[in-house]
Amino acid sequence: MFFAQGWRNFGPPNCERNNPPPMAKNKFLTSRAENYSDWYNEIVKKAELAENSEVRGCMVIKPYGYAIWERMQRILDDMFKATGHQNAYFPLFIPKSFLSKEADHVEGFAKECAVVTHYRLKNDPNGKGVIVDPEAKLEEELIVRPTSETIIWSTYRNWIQSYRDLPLLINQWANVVRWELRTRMFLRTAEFLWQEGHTAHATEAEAVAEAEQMLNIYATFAEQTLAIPVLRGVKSERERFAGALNTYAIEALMQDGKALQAGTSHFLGQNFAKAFDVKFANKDNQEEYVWATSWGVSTRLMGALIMTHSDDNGLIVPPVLAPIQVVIIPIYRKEEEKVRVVEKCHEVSAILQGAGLRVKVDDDDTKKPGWKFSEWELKGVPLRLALGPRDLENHKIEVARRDTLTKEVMDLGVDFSKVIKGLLEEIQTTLYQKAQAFRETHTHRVDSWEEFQAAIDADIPGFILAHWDGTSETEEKIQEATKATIRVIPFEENPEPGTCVFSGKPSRQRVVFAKSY
RNA sequence: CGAGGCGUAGCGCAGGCCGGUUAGCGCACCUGCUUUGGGAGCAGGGGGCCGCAGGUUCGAAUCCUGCCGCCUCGACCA
Repeated sequence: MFFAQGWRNFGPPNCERNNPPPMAKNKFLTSRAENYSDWYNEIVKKAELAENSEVRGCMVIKPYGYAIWERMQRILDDMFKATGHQNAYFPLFIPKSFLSKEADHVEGFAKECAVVTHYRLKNDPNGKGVIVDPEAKLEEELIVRPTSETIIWSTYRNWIQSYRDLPLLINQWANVVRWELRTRMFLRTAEFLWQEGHTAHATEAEAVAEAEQMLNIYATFAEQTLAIPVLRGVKSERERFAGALNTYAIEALMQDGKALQAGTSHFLGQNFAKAFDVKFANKDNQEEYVWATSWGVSTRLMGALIMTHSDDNGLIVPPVLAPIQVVIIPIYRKEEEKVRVVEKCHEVSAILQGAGLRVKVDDDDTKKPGWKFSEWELKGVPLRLALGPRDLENHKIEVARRDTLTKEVMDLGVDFSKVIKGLLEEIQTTLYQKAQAFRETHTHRVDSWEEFQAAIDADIPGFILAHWDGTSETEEKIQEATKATIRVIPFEENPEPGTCVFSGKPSRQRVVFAKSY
């Protein structure tokens, strides 16, 4: 793996001190080349996104990490509202019997459910501490929701009588629990935060359109907000959501060449309507089962964010998403300098905020500028401004780009907020293009089993476009042989037929294989 | 759930084989002075049930037994 290091100067010289010293690679992180998963874990911790908690498999999301998640929530929520969805909240607990009403659904989740069996503790008669009171056993055990289809559809039964009640377009922001044996920060934790949309429709076509619409919203969000290029498509039967007729997904490629499912949208058919007896009277007063969708993205997107853009100096947050887009660092020696410099920093900040930017002046007196540079670099703030006594005199400010690690000196006399805004837009575009270029160079069309194996065994395996005979058996054999799975069957307007790389049987179109998270 | 590794200050570790004053080091923290344009320097200072429980011993961080927890790699997984 090759990764550029160190600050360079950018732009033409426009000031007498236009050659700030370049910086050596910071020494705070393991490099990606050295150990990719150490690098990932260290970013999570050192950028103060999250840390391991006292509870096995669960993490504490720290304020900076949560601020990023809140930005994701805000932007997605606006997109949901703009397409007619409303938020609601359903219980954390699901009666055990609900889960088993849809056969595929329960089979998919049974192995990772946390179960509440008692409702009371009491003092341990044999010593100190408390024990579960055996007298307080629940008549029916409660499952901590791994997803909410069952509780929601049992509720929808009461909400839907007529075609006039449809469509029902509900979303909830919630936590869910899936008892994972092996966890990784943000990518797979026992408890995680997400949103789950659950919609009910009068017709199949409408439900399918909803599932597709939401997939497109996720794709737009990933590409425009997170600057993560994604592939859209349908999941194979093996990868399909438990209880769905069809699962759509967006898949992103991480820097280590593994795929990450970044969002899913499911067409549930009438499976849950039948399981929970949700019917409506159509215009002809005939009873019909309701058609359903569900769709979700989770805090896993934080993992996608980290592994798409970040470098060996730390996190890189795209400007549209960044809770802090611009950090301003005052530089001074004496108290008298400090007053003037800090005042000017706040002045600059106010102008930028007036232009609609999210700005922080880091005037913490207990830390030195160099420390702050590294800190905000680790945290991935897109632009850093530094202002010292010399800049004050010259009416200049130093501007450093996190994505390219370049810096230059900008004149404060002009409409600099416009310049800053332009730079942020450029950073957003650059990040997307860089990720897209990476994906392109790590996407391989293969036509033989030998090529397939060679591609999947590469240091950075990437996406592999190959023909597949459409059977789960073949998919399973390919996975056994290579660890690669079908990430997505792309939407193709003109599918190109061929022969399966594994079985040699006829194939309708190429599908995307990859090793995945 | 399998295999390996690790639990000693907030974090990262040394010490352990070969038991013996007051358990050490780096970072972080506190105080003071000097510093401040890429994680500052010096001086002083605080902080430990050495994972838990039992055993051996005059004496255990160190040896023995059991337990618990964490990490890595597999298995599993929407």
